[in-house]
This record gives sequence, C-alpha cells and structure tokens, in this order.
Amino acid sequence: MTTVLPLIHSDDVGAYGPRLTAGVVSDASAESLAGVFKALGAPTRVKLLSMVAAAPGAEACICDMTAPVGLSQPTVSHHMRLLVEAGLVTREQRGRWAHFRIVPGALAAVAFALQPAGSATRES
Amino acid sequence: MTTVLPLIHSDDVGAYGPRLTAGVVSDASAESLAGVFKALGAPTRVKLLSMVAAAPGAEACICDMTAPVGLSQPTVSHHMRLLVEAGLVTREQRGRWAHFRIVPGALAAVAFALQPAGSATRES
DNA sequence: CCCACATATTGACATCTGTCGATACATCGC
DNA sequence: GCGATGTATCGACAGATGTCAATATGTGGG
Repeated sequence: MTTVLPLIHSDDVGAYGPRLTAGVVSDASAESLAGVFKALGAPTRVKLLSMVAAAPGAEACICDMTAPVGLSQPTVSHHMRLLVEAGLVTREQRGRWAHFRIVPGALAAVAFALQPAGSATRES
Repeated sequence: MTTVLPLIHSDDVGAYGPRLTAGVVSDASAESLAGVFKALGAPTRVKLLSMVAAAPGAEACICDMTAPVGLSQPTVSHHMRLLVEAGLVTREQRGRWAHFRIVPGALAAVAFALQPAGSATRES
C-alpha cells in the first residue's frame, strides 16, 4: 500500500495538486491526501521528519535519530519506511548507513492543499 | 483525548505556531501537530472537511453529508466529532440540526507548519 | 575470512480505529 | 402530548497501528 506523490487527480486539482477548500475533493484525492496526513499523524514521525529537516546537510541516518526519540532501532526504521512510502522523504543507502532527506516540495504540496482558496506561497 | 488549537509551544514556534522545518520540534509540538494530522488522516474526514468548506454558506449539517460519503449517520457523526476535537471545525446546534463550519485559520496554521522555512502566505 | 556495526525483517502483542446496528436524546409540527 | 425527524451515544467487531525482542542482511575493517 505504497502511497506516492504527486497528489494529482481529475477534478479538484489546482496547479500544485488537490485543494481541500476548492470544492468537494474526489475519492482519489481524499485517499491521497489522507495517506500523507496519516504518515504525519504520529508524534514520532513528526519528530523524525523535523529531525531530518534540521539535520546538518538536511540529511540524517537512523543511528542519529534512535537516541533522541527514545525508541528502538527497528521502530525508527519502521517509521522512516512509512515516511518514505508517503513520499515525504527519500532513502539513500551509502555504505552501511541509510541517509534520509526531505523530498523537495513534498511538504509544500501538502501545505498548498490546506491553504484557503486564493492564497499563494511566497519566498521571503 | 481532546486535541485543541492553538499549536503553540515553547521552543520551535514561529509567529503562527510550530514549524516542521525550523529545527527539531518539541515533544508537545509533535503531539499537537500529529493530533491534527491524525484527524486529517482518514479519507472520509478529508472528504467531509472539503464538503463543509464547499457547502453553501460554508456550513453543512450531518444530514447533507451522510449520503455523499455513503456511510451511516452514526459514523459521520463520529468523524465530525473528531474533526471538532482536532480544532478544525466548529459545531453549532440550531434547532434539530448540527451546523458545522471550518475554523477560520485552522487549516492555514497547519499549512504554515508544513511550509519550508522562510516562506509566507499571501492573499491574491 | 571473520567480526563489528548499521539497518531491515519477522513475529508477537496490546491498543487504537473505522464501521455498523440498536437505541437514546432533543426538537419541531400538529 | 405525540409522532416524526436530526443527531448523539453505546456496544460490538474486524482490521490497522505502534512498539518491542529476536534475527537476518549487508557492508567495511583488519
């Protein structure tokens, strides 16, 4: 049950994907959006995601995250797998280590889906 | 286990709440954010939320939503309760009907939490 | 070649979740 | 008051989820 970006479907899509506030979303869009939200729906994964984003070089490996979240290595590996399947992070195996990175634009796409109709995001 | 906005906590907060990409979030922020994401983590609730947003007058009652989602009335009531508890919609009892509305700014606050550091939202 | 180390997989378990049918509660019209 | 109607609550149940210990897999160093 691997959920993947892009969150693009037929009816309720804007330029960057479906939008919650732009009419009733299709079943497919609801499924895609809920898939990403479900991946974000555990405190552990929220923290892991922020740790990846905040890591030096925007890159983190499991060994660096196990201790801070206070969970076992298999559990952290499991959560990271879910984040990868949701299309929020990428895994890159380099030697013994698995390096995780935030997928560029993935979080922004979800943010876009939540913004009120008629608003846009601008870089400062 | 009623989760409520605002998603404000000590360390990782910006002007509008915690931000996933602005350093490692605190346990409390991770819990708050995950609570909202969990509420959005079911296709049924995503669709219900968009139906409320798209309803005439931005207001909907259970009786209008039961048929479109194809679920029983108790189930829809249950989902709406979760959305209310997550702080995403409000319930207002008027006569026999329960009227639901999107909480102004609630979705925007979640969107803010997901936006990359240094970006802002602007009305068009 | 073998050991140490980083990660993934498996199996198990308690808990949470989504759904329903049955039923209770509340309000309106008559 | 009574019946109809909209909504909430309760009890039940299958399935998903988060976690762990044990184990497997893979990689690098000596």
